[in-house]
Amino acid sequence: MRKANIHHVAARAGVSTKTVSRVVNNEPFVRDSTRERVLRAVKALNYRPNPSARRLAGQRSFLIGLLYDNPDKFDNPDSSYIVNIQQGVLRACEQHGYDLVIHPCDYRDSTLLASIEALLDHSRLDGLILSPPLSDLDELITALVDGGRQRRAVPVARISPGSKRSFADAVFTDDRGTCAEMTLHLANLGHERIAFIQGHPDHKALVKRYEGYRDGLRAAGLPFHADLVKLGDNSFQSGEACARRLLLGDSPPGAIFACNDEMAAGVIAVAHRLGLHLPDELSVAGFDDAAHAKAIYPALTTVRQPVQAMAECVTGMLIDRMHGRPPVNARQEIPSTLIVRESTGPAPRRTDASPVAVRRATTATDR
Amino acid sequence: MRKANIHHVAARAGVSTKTVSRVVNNEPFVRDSTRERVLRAVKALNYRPNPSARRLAGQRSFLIGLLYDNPDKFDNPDSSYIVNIQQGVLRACEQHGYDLVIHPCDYRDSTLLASIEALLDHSRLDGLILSPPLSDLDELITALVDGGRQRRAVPVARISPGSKRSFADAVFTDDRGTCAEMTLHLANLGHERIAFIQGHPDHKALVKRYEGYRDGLRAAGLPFHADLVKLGDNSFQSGEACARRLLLGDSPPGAIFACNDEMAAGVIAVAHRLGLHLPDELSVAGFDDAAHAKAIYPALTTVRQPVQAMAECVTGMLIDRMHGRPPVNARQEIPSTLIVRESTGPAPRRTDASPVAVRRATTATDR
DNA sequence: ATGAAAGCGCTAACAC
DNA sequence: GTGTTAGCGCTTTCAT
Repeated sequence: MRKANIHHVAARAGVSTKTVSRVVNNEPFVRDSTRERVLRAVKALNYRPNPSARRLAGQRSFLIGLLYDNPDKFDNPDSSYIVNIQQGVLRACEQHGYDLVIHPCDYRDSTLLASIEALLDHSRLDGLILSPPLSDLDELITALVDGGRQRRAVPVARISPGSKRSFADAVFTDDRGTCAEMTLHLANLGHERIAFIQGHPDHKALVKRYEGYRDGLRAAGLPFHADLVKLGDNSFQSGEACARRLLLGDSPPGAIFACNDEMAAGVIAVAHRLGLHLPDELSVAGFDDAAHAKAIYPALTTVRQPVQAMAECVTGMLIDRMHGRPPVNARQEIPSTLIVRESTGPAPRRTDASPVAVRRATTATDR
Repeated sequence: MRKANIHHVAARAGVSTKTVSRVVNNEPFVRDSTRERVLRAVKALNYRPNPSARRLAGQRSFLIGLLYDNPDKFDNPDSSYIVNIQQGVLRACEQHGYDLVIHPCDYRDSTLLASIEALLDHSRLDGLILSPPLSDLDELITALVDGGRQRRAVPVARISPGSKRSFADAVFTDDRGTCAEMTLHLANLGHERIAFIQGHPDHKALVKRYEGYRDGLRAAGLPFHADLVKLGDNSFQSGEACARRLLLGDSPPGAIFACNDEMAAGVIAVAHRLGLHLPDELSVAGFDDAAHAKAIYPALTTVRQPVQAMAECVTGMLIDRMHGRPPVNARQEIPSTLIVRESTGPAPRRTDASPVAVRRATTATDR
């Protein structure tokens, strides 16, 4: 007994194959009683339409593409982020009967659009999901949703783009507000000199985080000092470099807020090398709740984004859009939460000499 | 101008569509001159066969499935491993004109085989790649390669299975030998009490690592002490728990070798809490060179497996097998390398009182 | 070594 | 509402 096809179902239900097709694709204009009869036959024969056949015959492929920047680049180390996005997208795909095509690529490659068009061409994707920093490539997105040359337009949905301009549907978290919250958390612990480590400017969401830091300072009534802000590139190494410049400077900060966990880990490593005790002598905060946030010492205070939920949500939006049902809200926001662990604590009581400076004089282990 | 199909190519080359098909699929019995003429037409028209059409018409799907244990489980935290495997498999797929279907699943789920068969049924995969711990599920693999009920057999290839029995092709690294090497590294630093933290027994490769530890002790002429071996479950938390039992015991070790980086990170966190200075008072080693190995302090001495290369290799083997070319060697071994960083160092000179014991008496920060 | 015809399983367009 | 016909782009089988 071979696998059932549409003809077997049609025969068993006593209808034409076209009617089976209508039922399977949820098309209107089928009498309810007929629909039920067909569905019974589908269930009885355990019928599942052949994806290749429907791709070949129809205009739709039931395929969604997930694009992300190559996760094995040195400044792109948080593979748990990608994996969580995959998990969320897969879950939504499964629910809606879609299959997934993953496509790691290089967002800085000049042939990026061409390589995506080749993929579109080859796999005939029905829709595309862009994760950061690809979700910020406005010209790319415009090219895709407009359709170029002999290619038809593709529906696109974005995860965490930095701008809310209306190129395509998007799911967000409030990077800015949450960073203000984190800054306030540090201020409430008594910190007055709170430093910030910025991320790579290509990641527009990270710019939002910097804005949130400034909001937080303002809300806490704390002055902004430009020398307390350093620019990293998201990598651990850049976190280390920024930390050294901050901690070995003239008046080191009592708290450092790095805009991702990787750089925060770099800060912590440097603090250890300088012999600083955390959080007594220095508070450190990150953002992302990356896999290693709990695995470093002291466990990192950070922000957890509901990445899987965001991915599932954006996939649902994309599928709705593909089905001609524009989402009620093209900008879905999902809240993040502050996770306070061990790396942040009360500011040290003021003493004559800064403990950092004292310690620094006696320490030579830093390279 | 629409996309070229096989008829356009046939017309331009002045041959039948069947001949184009022969050329595109590298079938024999085509005169060289004809083949060249067809290839020229293919190139001129930028022809790429429609995957859905060839799946529908032929027996092959040009699709490979990659199975792995759900990466969001608490004791399965190393998503960089999965992502690297994906990258390697994707590269090989691209080279050979295959597409990839990723399938995270639960290796302990009783419906695992059924869910894989559903996938096989739906996507008509030509072959399957199993990553650990799925690569150790011998009954599952036997069921797949034998083919059950109305399903035909599927070629399977395994990444890092614990046993080299001949269920299916496999790619390995020398877990045992490399762990012996690491143990010797510690012994050569002067350590005599070297503890080992075992992993979850479902991961058979981790059992090999334990055997390597014992080999290493033997090679170094060091006695084996059962109380220096603790059983973890691969998670950071279990690493912490084992570390506490080891370090708070009667005669604590001078070095701890955890069989993965996650548990090693747990050991390091506990050491920090106990106020131990690493590596002066305790050496810690891990295995995997996970993403965070460089991001913790002190940077972790560990073992780097060439995960991407292994994934690429195993995919090549699988494709060869699918094409009826059994690999020359069904068990490919790829070497791993010891990465010595900062977490291991010379054993402390013997003193009357163990520094650990001294420090422990004055430390109350451990919870 | 090459080609003609049939058909994979489905949907599109149109008829009824 | 439902069925008929044609065809998506390829591979198969079998002829020559």
